[in-house]
Amino acid sequence: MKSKEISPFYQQVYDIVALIPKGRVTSYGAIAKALGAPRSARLVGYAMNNSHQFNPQLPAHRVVNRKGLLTGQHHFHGTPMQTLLENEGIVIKDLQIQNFDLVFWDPLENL
DNA sequence: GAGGTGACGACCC
DNA sequence: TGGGTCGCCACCT
Repeated sequence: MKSKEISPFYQQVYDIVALIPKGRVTSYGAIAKALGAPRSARLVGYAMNNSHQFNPQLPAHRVVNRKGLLTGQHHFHGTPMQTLLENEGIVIKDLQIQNFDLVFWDPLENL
């Protein structure tokens, strides 16, 4: 565990996630695509898994899968993603974001 | 050093 | 149109 450096890909993921505006969400695939790796959506999710050790404040709760489903909530320790998102004004029903197309935030648009 | 896994996504049937 | 399977690339054991 002496590797404290973050891969460029990871750094890009963290940067984009950190840019997600409040009350908006994005998908792993969208971030991956923004980085030029639309097929590496899993890597984005994996990056989030390690993000807590690099950027513990990272709003990973604003990142959901392409279906708007709050997957990986079990990885969260403490406040569930649903509560955090609802606190930002996002409506969620059974871990499913309502009006997902309305709250969806495209990183490519911000780039 | 090698294999298996994974916060997903797209393609195929 | 819907369900099932494979692929991606990096991290972890």
